[in-house]
Amino acid sequence: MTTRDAGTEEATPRHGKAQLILEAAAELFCGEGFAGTSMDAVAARAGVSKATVYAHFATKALLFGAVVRHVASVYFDLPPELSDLPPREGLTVIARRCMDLLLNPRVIDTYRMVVAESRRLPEVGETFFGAGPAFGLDRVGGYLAEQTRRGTLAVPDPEFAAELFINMLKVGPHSRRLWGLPDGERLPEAVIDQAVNVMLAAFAPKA
Amino acid sequence: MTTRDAGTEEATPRHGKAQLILEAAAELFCGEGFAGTSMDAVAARAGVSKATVYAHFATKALLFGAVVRHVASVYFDLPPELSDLPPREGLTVIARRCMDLLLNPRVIDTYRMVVAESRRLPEVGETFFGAGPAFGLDRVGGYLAEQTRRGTLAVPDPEFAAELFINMLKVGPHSRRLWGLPDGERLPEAVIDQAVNVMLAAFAPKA
DNA sequence: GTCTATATTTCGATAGAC
DNA sequence: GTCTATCGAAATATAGAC
Repeated sequence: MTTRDAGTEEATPRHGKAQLILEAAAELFCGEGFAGTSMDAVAARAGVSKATVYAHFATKALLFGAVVRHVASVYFDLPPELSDLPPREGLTVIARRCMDLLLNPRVIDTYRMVVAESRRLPEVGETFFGAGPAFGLDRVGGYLAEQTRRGTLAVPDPEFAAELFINMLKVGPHSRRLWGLPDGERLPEAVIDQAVNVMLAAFAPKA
Repeated sequence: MTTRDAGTEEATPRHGKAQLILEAAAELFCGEGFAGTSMDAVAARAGVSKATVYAHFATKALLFGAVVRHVASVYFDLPPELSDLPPREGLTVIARRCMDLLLNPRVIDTYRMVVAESRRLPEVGETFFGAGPAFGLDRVGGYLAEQTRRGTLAVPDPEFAAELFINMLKVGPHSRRLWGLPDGERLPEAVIDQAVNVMLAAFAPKA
């Protein structure tokens, strides 16, 4: 490995062969990591020649940077407006949506890759986190803050509590898949119930 | 990449050059991952020739397997006996010990590597998890079960609650370092307090 | 822009002297 | 066991025709 620059220029809309290359690279980088992915493999999967890959992305590192921005923008769409749902229902809706993400094999692969490459390219973690998880965390924190305002919850630090809530959802099924272990007997819905119950017990408004 | 066998034979005590090679490989594999680490680099860091590396470890995959078993055995030593500590104190002691681990740069590097390589080598996750985290989780679960027996806590599923507790500790500083983000303003000790408080609120014995 | 063909480097692994 | 030297494959990147 020599120069490692993930490229910081903004994401440009791609088309044609460039789009094919980007998607092929996303699958390979997310699955095999940076060092584990060759430009030959990218070209083969995209169905183009290697020279064409280099015509669109000058170096492997620049292609990698484009992939990170691309995948970060794909998965984390917005949850619907749910300020009017009471705590148990609202948290459960949020948790189900997050659990879907956490158990999505493609998301897990991406998570693996980003965590691994963040060491050498901190901007990878920054880019992905800012474009994905941070956005979701903000929404969850907003819900907790709104419920606190309404008196249906008492959350002193909504931002922190949001992260706490999401981390509780990683117990069990998500962690097992992340570590490559076989699925345990604990079901995702049971994890959701537990996490919601803990949140309600910890942040119930004082009677 | 062709054959990938991490080697499953038991860990043998190493000595002399073999030990040097193993430690050099651990630093490189944990930092750069499997594909990102070359046997030339291992040899150079260990201060031996590449042929000597191969004299002790027949293939790169076998060396990698030995590294995983090695690092897993190093970090997770036992917490002291603490059944007699009341919940708040006991959980705080546990949390401090875990936080030390979670913020250890070497542990973070190892965590990154294991998560990344678990996709292609599930036994990597299994080996490391079984030799490290699983052991610690068992101890935490045992403490929660004991407190439940004594009536100072009411934890219906200690094993699950233990995982939940540890996951809460990953909020903030640990996550930020894992993603390569700069340290935030939240201090580890504040995270510990929050997590302990949530546990006490969620699993307080019914009065 | 896209291709085929290739230059150049680096990788995992080995041969053979000591 | 340890070294120097090297092989063959695969990697990144480029040259040049179309």
